[in-house]
Amino acid sequence: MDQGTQKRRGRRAAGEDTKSALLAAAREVFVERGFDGATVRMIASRAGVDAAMVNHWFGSKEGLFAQAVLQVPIDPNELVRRLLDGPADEIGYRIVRTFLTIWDATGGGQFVALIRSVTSHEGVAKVLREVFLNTIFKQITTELGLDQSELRATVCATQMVGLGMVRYVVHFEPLASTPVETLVGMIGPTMQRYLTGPLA
Amino acid sequence: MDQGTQKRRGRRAAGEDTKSALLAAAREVFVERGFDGATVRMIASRAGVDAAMVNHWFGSKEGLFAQAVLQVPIDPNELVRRLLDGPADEIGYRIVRTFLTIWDATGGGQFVALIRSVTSHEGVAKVLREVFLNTIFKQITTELGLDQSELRATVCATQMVGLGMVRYVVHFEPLASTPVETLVGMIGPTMQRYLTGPLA
DNA sequence: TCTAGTTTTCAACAGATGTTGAATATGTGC
DNA sequence: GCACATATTCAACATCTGTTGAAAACTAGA
Repeated sequence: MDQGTQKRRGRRAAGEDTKSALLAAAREVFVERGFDGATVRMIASRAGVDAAMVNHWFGSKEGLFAQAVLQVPIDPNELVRRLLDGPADEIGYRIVRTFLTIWDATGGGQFVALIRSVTSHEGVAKVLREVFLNTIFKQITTELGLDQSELRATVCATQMVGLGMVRYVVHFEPLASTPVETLVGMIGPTMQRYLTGPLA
Repeated sequence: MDQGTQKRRGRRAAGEDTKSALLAAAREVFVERGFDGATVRMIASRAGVDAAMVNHWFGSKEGLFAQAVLQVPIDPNELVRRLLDGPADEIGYRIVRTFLTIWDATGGGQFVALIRSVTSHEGVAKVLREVFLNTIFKQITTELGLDQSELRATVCATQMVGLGMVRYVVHFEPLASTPVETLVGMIGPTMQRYLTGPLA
């Protein structure tokens, strides 16, 4: 038999960072299957290591999920600053463009993982609420000095969450393949009205 | 010991329809936990019967899910007819009002169950696409004789799916508690523009 | 080279899961 | 009443889950 394919025990050469390999594999599998659907053995297998490595490096499946998916990859304040930078009557367009650009870069990765884990995982709904709503939209609505800022923020959330769902999770065509700028032209006015327009 | 609480074997009195009890319990549990999160034992326990009844009456967990959640409770054609009945320049408002009214009646039940099962269950994304998109929105857009009917249909889907997500799944306040007619006034114009307005 | 420390695999665990076959108790038709 | 059909529970199954303790293999320093 081919001994080369056998897994060898013991410490490896310093280069093969298995911790990073696990994080990368975990992001993939959590995106595909959600927290419950993903198994420690799947993740370890894809990373090419034993399942026990998850507990060794991250303590538990939970710890791996927290480090792989639950942390926000970009600074929310920096994001809000970027969104507010420009004419106020075009902020709706900038929001759609910015989110789609960020999400498209990873195929919707983190967003999909969160959605797919809403059931299983405790912190997911909280993270969605905190980051997506409180940290971003509520900050924008208050910064712009709008009335009914909470309601405006949540209505904005409906449109953006739905956009992410349809484009990345359920893949409704042709929207899933529509260019970003086309969607900006269609959905931008909606966001603009939700933010600065009359609500009735 | 109290013999009354003991479970008795054998055929029961004709009145206690355990099949219906299982269906009702299944809807509850599938809504709360999704397909994977729900266990046969949970459902059976809530229905007050043994877990083996699921396989006896529905063949498998899969079969129970299909009959409890995956089937559409209302006739899509009837729904489309109802939505098209009225002035064309108010159909966006009617769509929002109709969906919210139907969903609110069950606390978003079926919608939540589908969303919570998107990961686990094969047919869920297909059902969402078929019913929600092809059967309803595409039918409306073509019936109204609009250009780019597919794209309009999917954009409408983003808004309605997102509305359902925020109101019933992640419960963002204050939107989750906002009266239907307020939301109709806010989101109705969006749907109207997605359907009959200019897209650029 | 010897020793200490760390990384990794291995083997096993305890619990939960969907499913199945048999035993049992109840109805129903004669 | 008696025989048959069936609804129901029970017990067990094989499998999969996350986790753990220990053994093994490797690296690094003295």
